[in-house]
Amino acid sequence: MKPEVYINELSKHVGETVTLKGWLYNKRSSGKVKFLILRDGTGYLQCIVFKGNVTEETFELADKISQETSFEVTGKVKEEPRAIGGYELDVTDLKVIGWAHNYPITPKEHGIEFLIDHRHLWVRSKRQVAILKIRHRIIKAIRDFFDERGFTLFDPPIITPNASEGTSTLFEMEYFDLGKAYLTQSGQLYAEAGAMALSKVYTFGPTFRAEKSKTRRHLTEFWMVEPEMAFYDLNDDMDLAEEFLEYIVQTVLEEKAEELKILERDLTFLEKVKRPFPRVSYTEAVEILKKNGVDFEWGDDFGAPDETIISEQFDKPVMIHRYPADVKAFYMKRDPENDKLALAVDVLAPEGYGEIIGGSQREDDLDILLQRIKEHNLPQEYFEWYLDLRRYGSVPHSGFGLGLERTVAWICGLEHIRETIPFPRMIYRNTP
RNA sequence: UCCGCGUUAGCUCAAUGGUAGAGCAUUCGGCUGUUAACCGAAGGGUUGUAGGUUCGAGUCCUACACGCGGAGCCA
Repeated sequence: MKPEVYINELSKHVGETVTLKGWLYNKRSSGKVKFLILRDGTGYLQCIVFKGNVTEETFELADKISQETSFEVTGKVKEEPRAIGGYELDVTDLKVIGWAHNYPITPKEHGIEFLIDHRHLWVRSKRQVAILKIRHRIIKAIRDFFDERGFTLFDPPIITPNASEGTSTLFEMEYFDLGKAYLTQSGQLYAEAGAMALSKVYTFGPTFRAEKSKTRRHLTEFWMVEPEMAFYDLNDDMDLAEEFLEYIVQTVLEEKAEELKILERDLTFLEKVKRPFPRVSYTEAVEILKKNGVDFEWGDDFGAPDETIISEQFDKPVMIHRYPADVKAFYMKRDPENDKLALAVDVLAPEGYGEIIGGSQREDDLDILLQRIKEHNLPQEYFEWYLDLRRYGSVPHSGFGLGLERTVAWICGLEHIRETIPFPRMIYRNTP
C-alpha cells in the first residue's frame, strides 16, 4: 500500500519506471499533452501525459483529474531542467484514489480570513509546507543543542495550581474538588527544581496566555523552550543564549535553503547571526531611544516601536540587560551593584521581529525571595515548594525562555505568527 | 479594552445615489512543452444583519455582528 518511491528520492531512480502516490497540486494542458503536478509532502513532480503514450481511458482521466484529487501514477523518471524539482515523469498509468471536487483554495490569491477558516487545507500549500518543515527543523535544532551540551529534558506540568506572574492572563478551569486550576504560562519555576536535581535542564512544551493581545506577535497557545542552569550567572546565561541563537539560525540556513527560497526569504540578516551579539544595558538602551527623539522615561518598559528603534541600530540580535526591577518578575535577582536593577536579559531579533528571548539570574536568597513575594501580593502558600529550593542547598542559577513561534516567524521572514504553527489559537479564533 | 479600516458570485476585487461587473475556480469546446499556461463559451448574487433617509440605496445615516491592522501586555 505505501508508496514505492517519494519525490525527494527520484535522483536515485532516473531511467527507471516507478509508481508514486500523492495529490494533484495543479494541472496544465495543451491539447494532446497534460501536465499534472503531483505533490507528496516531500516535493513536487511534473507528470507528463502524452495522448499517444497511454490508453484512451488514462488520457481521459488525466483530463478530468481535479486539484487535490489523490492519485497513483506510474511512469519513467527523467531529468528535466525545465520542470519544478529538476525531474519529470513520463506517465504510462494513472489511478485515482480519492476525488476532490471544487477544492476551495485555488491557485490565485485569497484573503487571510478565508485561509484561516480553511487552515486544515491551507497546510497543503507550498508556502505552508515550507514553513512547517522549517519549524520542525528549528525544534530539532533546539533539542540537539541542549542534548549535545549535557542538558536533560525536564517536562513541567501543563495544569498548575498557581500563577507565576498574576492570574489575569491565565486560562482557568475547575479541578475536581480542589477548586481552580490553570493552564501553565511558563514551566520556569518547575525547571528551577529540575536544575537543582540535574544541574542543566530544559523544558519544551506548550504554554498558554489569556491576554487580550491582538497583534501579529501573539498567540494564546504557543511553544516555549526554557533552559535552566545551576551555578550560571547572568553573563553565563547570555553566553548560552547567544550560542543557542547562532546554532539555530546557522543550522536552518545550512539545511533548509530550499524552503527558505520558496518563502523568498532575504538571507543577508540571517547570515550575520554569529557571535558575539551586541550587549547593551537597559540604561544605554534608553539613551539610544532619547538620541532617536523618543520621549522615554527611565523606569518604563519598552513598547514594540521602542524595541524596533533599538534593534535597528544593530544588524544582529541585541541583548538588553539589567532592567529596572519594578517592571520585571518577582523571582529575578537584583544587581548587587544597583538594587534598582534586575539581572534580567531580553534578546531582540533584528528586522523588527522584537523580543524572542527573556531570561534572568534567579533570586537564590530565601529571605529576599519571601520579601518579593509579599511585595507582589502573591499567595506565599502556593510558593512553599519553590521556596524549599532556597531552603535546601540554594545555589546561584539562571535561565531563559525562547518563544518558538516568534523564532519561526523571524527565521522565515513572516508578517504574522499565525502561519508558524499548524493550528493557531488566537484571541478571536479557536477553530479549526 | 481602546483607536482606525473593512464586509458585493465558491475565491480575489470593481461599480458619481439611477439596468450589480471582471479575473480565477466550476462546466463545455480548442491547442503535442505548459510553468499561478493560453484562447472561446456557459452557469453562478437576499451586496454581513436589523432599522432609517430618499421617487430610487451596494453607495448616505444609526445600531449590532464578524473580520483585518495597530496600541497596551508579553515569548
